[in-house]
Amino acid sequence: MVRVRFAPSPTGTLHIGGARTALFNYLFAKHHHGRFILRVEDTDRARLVEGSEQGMLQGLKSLGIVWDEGPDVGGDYGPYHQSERAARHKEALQQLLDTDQAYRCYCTADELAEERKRQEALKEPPRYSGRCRLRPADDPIHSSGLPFVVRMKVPASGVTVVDDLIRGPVTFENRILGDFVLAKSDGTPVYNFAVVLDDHDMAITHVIRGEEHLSNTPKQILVYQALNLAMPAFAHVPMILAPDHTKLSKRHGATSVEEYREQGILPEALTNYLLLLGWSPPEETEIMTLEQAAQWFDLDRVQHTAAIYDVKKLQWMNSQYLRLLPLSALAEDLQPFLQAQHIHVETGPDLEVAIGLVRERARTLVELAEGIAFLYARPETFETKGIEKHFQGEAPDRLRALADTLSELAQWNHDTVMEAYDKEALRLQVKRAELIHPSRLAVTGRTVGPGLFELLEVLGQKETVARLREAATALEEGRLMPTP
RNA sequence: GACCCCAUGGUCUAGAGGCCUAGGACAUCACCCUUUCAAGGUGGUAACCCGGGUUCGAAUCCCGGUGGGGUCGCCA
Repeated sequence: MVRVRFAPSPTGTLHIGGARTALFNYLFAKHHHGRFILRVEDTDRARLVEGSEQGMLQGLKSLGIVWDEGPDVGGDYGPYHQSERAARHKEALQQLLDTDQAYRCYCTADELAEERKRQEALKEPPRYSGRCRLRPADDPIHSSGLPFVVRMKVPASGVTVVDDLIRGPVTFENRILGDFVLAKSDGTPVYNFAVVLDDHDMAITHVIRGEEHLSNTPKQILVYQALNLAMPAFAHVPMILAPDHTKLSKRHGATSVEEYREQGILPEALTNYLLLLGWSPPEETEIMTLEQAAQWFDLDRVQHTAAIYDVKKLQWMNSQYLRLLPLSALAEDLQPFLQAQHIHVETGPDLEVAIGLVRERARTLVELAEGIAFLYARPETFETKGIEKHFQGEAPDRLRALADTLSELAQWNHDTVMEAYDKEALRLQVKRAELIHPSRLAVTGRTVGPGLFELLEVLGQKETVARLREAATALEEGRLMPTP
């Protein structure tokens, strides 16, 4: 049975790179009818961030990723916090010490820093010299009470091969690895050590993670071998890079799942977009559900090259989902954005009807909220270039005439309103467009938006007439506020 | 710097020796539609990093170069 895991460190927010890695793991498990496990790697107390774990779990859930075992749902291979597995780590550490495959190192941070500086000056690869490796068992320092770390005795010769499922065999020479640290001076294990025990004890069959871990893998393999543990298969997926081809960071704008949500990107769209970064389906379909993706997903279609994320395509993807999703779902997703923009929908048209009116024109939930705002509050300002273009000459009179005609209408819908405009245009001997544009500006304050007749149908007769008259009056009295 | 990975349009990618006159998507440009803006439709610009091999034949295989990325922590 396939068992894979995603093992985030709760030191910040869920990045899109991590989200994508989690997604690939999840899909791989689903495709092979296996299990997807979530483990929290919280061994480094100093870097823990309050609330980070909950945020990451929530982020994953929002993307539609569900785990079969994890810190919140439990499972047969717990605990699922790395920090709670300390006893097992200690035991394995002692085993390596006892079998003389690891040793205590008393070098201080300052000494190591100096050593590194010297090596860099000599243009040598920075690596631990192995000074403490030679200490005899009866060296008095062992009983001195001095703090020490535990280092791996890495073989001075030979090679370690990572048999990567995506890239094939990758060979590393052991001598360049250096005697890496297994446990810190406070006794807690370091990532490269703990991850081996945890993956093994949780019966992980496939370790699928970011490419940045490829160089760590030979170290982990050495630990597996020293402990005589069965190894999982490894697969390193390409990274996601920023548009300037460098590692994703805060200066590149939104990089976390949470930020994208705040920008009005639907989680379904983000998931779908992330899916297409580094993987492609066997068919030329881009919009797909997670279920469909799970059917198609496998490692052999994962790209070898790092992908650069493109906000434009993400937004396009989002616009697709804005049209695809049921109005009721969008209405719910929109709530926080309505609040943020102080839009109160209780008194105006039905929210779902309103969304239906403008959804095709919006790329994000922010734009969607902006697009329907006029339905729930009268415009306070009017686009400057619209005033110049559509509010000149006889505009006030025409708006008033229109208001009068419309107020007489017995039936209020797209067709009856359109007929009224046609009749009015004929009477005034002008093109229909010459009435449409000033009307839109008067009613919405904007020159762009949905078709006028569908818009007015939703706005309603009473409100339409009132707004037309109000604009006419404001125009006549010269107290029209232009948009800054 | 050492080691490792990678290399198809601006971006995401298809392509597993002849199906390639290199396909799709986003972006971009033009036109059509039109009541504005979108959407939609049609068409266009745009790529196999370079150099050597192997082969009758290479985007696809091999080698070298170049370029980009990653790793070298008592972080994960």
